[in-house]
Amino acid sequence: MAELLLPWYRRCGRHDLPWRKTQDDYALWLAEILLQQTQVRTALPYYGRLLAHFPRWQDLASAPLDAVLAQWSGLGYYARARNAHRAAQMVVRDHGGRFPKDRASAMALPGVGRSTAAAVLASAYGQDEAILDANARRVLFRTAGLVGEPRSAANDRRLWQLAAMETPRGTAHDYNQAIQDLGAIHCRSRRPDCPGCPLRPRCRAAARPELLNRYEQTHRSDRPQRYATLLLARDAAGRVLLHRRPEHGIWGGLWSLPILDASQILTDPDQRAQALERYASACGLRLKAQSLDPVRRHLFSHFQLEYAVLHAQLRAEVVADGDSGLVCQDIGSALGLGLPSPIRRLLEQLD
DNA sequence: GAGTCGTGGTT
DNA sequence: TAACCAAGACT
Repeated sequence: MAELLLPWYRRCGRHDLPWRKTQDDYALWLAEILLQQTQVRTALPYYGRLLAHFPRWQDLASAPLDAVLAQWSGLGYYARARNAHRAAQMVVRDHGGRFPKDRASAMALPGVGRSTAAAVLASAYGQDEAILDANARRVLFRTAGLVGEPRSAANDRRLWQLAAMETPRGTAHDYNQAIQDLGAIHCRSRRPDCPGCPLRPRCRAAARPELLNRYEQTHRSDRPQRYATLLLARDAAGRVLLHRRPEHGIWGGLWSLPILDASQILTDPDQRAQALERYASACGLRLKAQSLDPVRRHLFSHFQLEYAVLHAQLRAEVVADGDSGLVCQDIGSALGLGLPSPIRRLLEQLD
């Protein structure tokens, strides 16, 4: 496969991607983290922004987590940001400020699994390490003519064996990039472009089109529906009340609107007033209910949220204190925090 | 093995 | 509109 892939890669590969122009272990690691479950187009602006704010291991390691989350805001899978922050601290403290050079030490870093470790070891240090990301998985699954679920334990073992077998000595880095580009350009998940594919001569699925359609991800069970009522409280100066999410769980560590009710949309005005009263007294605030926005919808990877925003007038001064996880900030400052995407959009509309 | 964890683009 | 899913890791 390498003999077919590498000439094609030199001719048709995506050589303009910024992480292909560096040999810096930090930049290459950062790119791999950003690209986990994330399309190249989406990750690109975040890569530039994060490198500008945190150019080296030391800069990321010594930054406050809040500053890292602020730059990660909108990209999703925020555990990656927390793990990356911790990993940078481990690299500085335990590995002399260099990405570790052996697979076991690399995989001991939070957020670095086998494929990410392999990708960095190959690209930064030229090691003969095979990757198995979604692209390599799909390409190998098809060329080998496998059937069944690509993520089953049996296929997983087989695919890692194939990946190791096909990865050439000495040029693993180029080969890894090549198979990813092939997956993005020709061997796409849907509507694969076989006619122009350099692997067509040795691809079992291309020879037997009924196999092409065998590539199906594990069936995702239906997203359960959840409901919530969020609180948008503003004081006389227009500052907005924000609440820091707990470290674990959805939107972990990000700043969001306080949740007035985590299980339902409070359509009844009396219920709203009651819930607001309870919340105000629990937090030591004075709040007066105003209007309820129309219902909005947000899709997560594993559930669907329908929520409404209750506007309220905030009377008392809120002092920023870390313990309560509450702050009151003007819109401009709030937009500089680590916010989930729908909350960011909401605040931008107020501005 | 299955569930958790986001978001935006494509079809 | 709704479904699909992308340079996965962790619990």
